Amino acid sequence: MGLREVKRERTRRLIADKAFELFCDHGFGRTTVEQIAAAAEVGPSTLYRYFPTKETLVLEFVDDCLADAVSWFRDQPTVEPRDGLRTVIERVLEQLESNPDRVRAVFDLAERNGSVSAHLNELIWRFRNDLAAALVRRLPGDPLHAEFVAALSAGITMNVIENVVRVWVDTPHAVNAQSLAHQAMTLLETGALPLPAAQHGSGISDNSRHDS
Amino acid sequence: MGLREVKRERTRRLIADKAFELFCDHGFGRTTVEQIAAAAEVGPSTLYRYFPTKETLVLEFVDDCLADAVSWFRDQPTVEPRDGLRTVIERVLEQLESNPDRVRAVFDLAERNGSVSAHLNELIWRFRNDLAAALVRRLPGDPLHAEFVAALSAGITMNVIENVVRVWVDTPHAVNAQSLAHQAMTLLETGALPLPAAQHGSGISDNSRHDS
DNA sequence: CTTAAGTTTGGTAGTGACTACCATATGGCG
DNA sequence: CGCCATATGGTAGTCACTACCAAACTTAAG
Repeated sequence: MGLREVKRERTRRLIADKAFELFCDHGFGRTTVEQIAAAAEVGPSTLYRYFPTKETLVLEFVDDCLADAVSWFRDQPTVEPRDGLRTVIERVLEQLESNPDRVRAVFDLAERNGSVSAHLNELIWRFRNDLAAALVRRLPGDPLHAEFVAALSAGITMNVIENVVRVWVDTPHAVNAQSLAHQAMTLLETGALPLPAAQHGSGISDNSRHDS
Repeated sequence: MGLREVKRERTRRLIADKAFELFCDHGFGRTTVEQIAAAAEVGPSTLYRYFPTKETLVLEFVDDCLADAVSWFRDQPTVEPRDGLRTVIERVLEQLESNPDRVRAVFDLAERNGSVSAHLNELIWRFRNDLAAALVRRLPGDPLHAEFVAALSAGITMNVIENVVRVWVDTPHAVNAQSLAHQAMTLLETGALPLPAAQHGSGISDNSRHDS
């Protein structure tokens, strides 16, 4: 029962790799799915069975990296949220760093093409949701409030990842992503970031109660 | 020199309104641009001169709200970053609250359609960049570091807006967005959010162990 | 008023992503 | 070898979007 799945995975990889190659050579907009299918020696129908849209051909790698880290977090219900979120960041960056050229190419393609950029942003948003859903389960107190807190925390976490990666891909080879992430987390911890400040004395009561 | 621009703005509004109406009635995917053009009594070519893609028909209102707030921030170089970012949040929410049905419909359409969701996320990302670019100018020190800090701050700010709005649109009428935003900012200020924590003693900075 | 220049408009033809569908081929198993 | 499930390739069609052109309209000048 394994030969079929092996073959499936093989053709899947083949299509994705050929597509990526063509995108890098001629650009995303100037490459048609017919050309990709021809390069992978499959029919266009087959291609669409593996990848629902042209954009997923570009984003598969990033998608996998994020999926891996978030599913890890989901399977670790005992770890402290702060440590878990840090590890999520580290795991994502570690995997991305294992294939710098690919990551750079992805962000390059996203920068030049609005649709790719849009789908990349939506991908990040989806994992922010997944991360929030996994996080909310280990937050005590009012579920509605916990959901809000989890969404904010997950958003900030993904925000760190995103900005670290963007700086990392724009820098030739000088910095490593992990230390950038460490720097970002330190900025968060020490309050060195100019965050939007709540205006005290505005008459709005603070009904957020958190037990320590 | 004014009659032309008046007419332009009129037809622009007409197209956008008719489109939105059709989207709400029959869904985004089930509405063709030809139908929209026919409803607005213009040719398809004319429609495309005003709106580059179908998605922009949906997102115009949100785009305007964000553009207004960010351009306000850009034109206030003297205000403190913390206060400025808070005001950005307040201004965006204020404008969105002025048209709750429209906002609710936009997020509803985004939830049901991947492409709309993707373009919404990209729109938010673009304004996060704009906000960061406006913010970096008033941050002292190393420009590279300031850029990083600004990107993180802008990201967190947009993150607050996004999550507040998502909670707000999902809640019938009980909460108001401003107090939710206030709550979020208080959470940020008091450190009540479980943020990813930099691991001390990992060899990057120092060796002091930090338990729990 | 009239003419000229610039702008807005509608229409046509085409490209290409994506879908629905069907006939065929291929692998897994008795 | 036959039986079933799945994988594949091809066809026809829809629809977003583009490039282009000719007609209508707006504005300004003679």
